[in-house]
Amino acid sequence: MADIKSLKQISDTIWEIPISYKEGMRVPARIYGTDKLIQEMDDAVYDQITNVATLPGITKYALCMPDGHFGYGFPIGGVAAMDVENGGVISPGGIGFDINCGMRLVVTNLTYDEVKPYIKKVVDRLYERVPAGVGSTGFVKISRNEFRKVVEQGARWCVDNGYGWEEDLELIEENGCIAGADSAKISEKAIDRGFNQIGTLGSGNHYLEIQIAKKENIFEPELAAKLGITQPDQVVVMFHCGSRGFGHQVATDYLQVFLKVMESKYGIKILDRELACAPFDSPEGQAYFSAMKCGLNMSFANRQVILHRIREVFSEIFGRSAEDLGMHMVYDVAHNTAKLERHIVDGKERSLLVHRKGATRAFAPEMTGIPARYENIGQPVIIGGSMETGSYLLVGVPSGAQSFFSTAHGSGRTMSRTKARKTFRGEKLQKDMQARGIYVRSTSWAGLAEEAGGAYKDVDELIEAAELAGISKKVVRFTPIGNIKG
DNA sequence: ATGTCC
Repeated sequence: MADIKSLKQISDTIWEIPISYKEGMRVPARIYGTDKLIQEMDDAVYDQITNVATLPGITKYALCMPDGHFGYGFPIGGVAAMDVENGGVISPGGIGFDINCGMRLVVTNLTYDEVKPYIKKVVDRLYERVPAGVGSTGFVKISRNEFRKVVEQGARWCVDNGYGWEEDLELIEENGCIAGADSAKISEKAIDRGFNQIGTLGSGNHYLEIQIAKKENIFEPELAAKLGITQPDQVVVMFHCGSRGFGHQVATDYLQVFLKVMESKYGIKILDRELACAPFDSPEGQAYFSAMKCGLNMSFANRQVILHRIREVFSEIFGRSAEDLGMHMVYDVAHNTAKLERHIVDGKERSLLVHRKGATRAFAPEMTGIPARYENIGQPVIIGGSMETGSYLLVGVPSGAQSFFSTAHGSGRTMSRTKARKTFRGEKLQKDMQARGIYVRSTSWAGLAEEAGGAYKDVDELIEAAELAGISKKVVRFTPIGNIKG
């Protein structure tokens, strides 16, 4: 249990750790959450977020979102903006091993009544068509050389090769193709691990879920309609996955590079080896930034091919084309990434490399980088809850400037995977969930137990906390009816 | 998260 008394309370949902807490802190740390959420957080979050506050170039605050929990180096939920014109660093631990782990949301024009009789069929068919589990490989058979094009072109490659619609690209940041991704900056080993993994879900907390928007959970009907949620009990599909073994290898490769040069070449001393970093404006920092972009693109491509499969399955089962079923994308958003952005800090515009690790960008209305059709409503934010509870669609707000326009990314664990495996039984969980109207399939009973709702924070409370703090606004809450767990 | 330790 965290000692809440050591924190300075800024508001009902914002808590600060001053620079006097630990030697070397350059800025205070701020943690978001209600007092209940703060008390649930493990002490490791305090330690990790204050370590982050010592990194060169960190600007204003080291931030932790309300779903924060222990992670590699940075806490999951960590946000750190580095001033790249003043020695700011780039750190793989601030991005995550799963580069561009993220969420995608697609709507249908079907309602719960229409889908309910087929839910088992839909989930079983999706389970066959979207490979899940550790080491799974996909149906897209391409050479290693062609895969280099995928990591440089992202979702654009997919649409050009028949996986998806041109309009999908408008609903991904930078149109699903991050510029500056150079495959010369990645290892052969990374290519080997990734070239046969396009269109696969992965494992752990990765999943694909069929959900409904109950009438009472459409909080902002006008905003919801603009995002494609137009009727009560509308069925949507949400999924969560990343760059698989490819991104993992990129992160592993560059952590080693950074550990070699960090202190000897750049004189950077850190409190935790897991915070290995290099100046953004160094050959090593720039090489990793480019390699990381390959990871971003791999993940956009992965989710693009999965979307294609989802459309195929719905089309087969409901006997109409995906167009007729209205299967438009709402948005695709990364929650493990670092981006160069312009932010106003103390009245002055600065160029910052914003690390978001288990945190979602949440740009306010009118900001550059939002799809044109959402310009007036703000950037959509997709929050995946646990498979037993619910998920959210939010939008960014102007007061999000305080967190470099960042908010939460998911429920956030309260229980370790080990403890969850001991506490819950996968088989029983599946039966209990089915009795409550959620049909779930998984590649592993132990893996299913790890993802039990009881192992996660209360998603409703943390979304409320994010709204009270002024970092995002809730639009719709979705309820699960079917889930494929990786 | 991850060919869950080359």
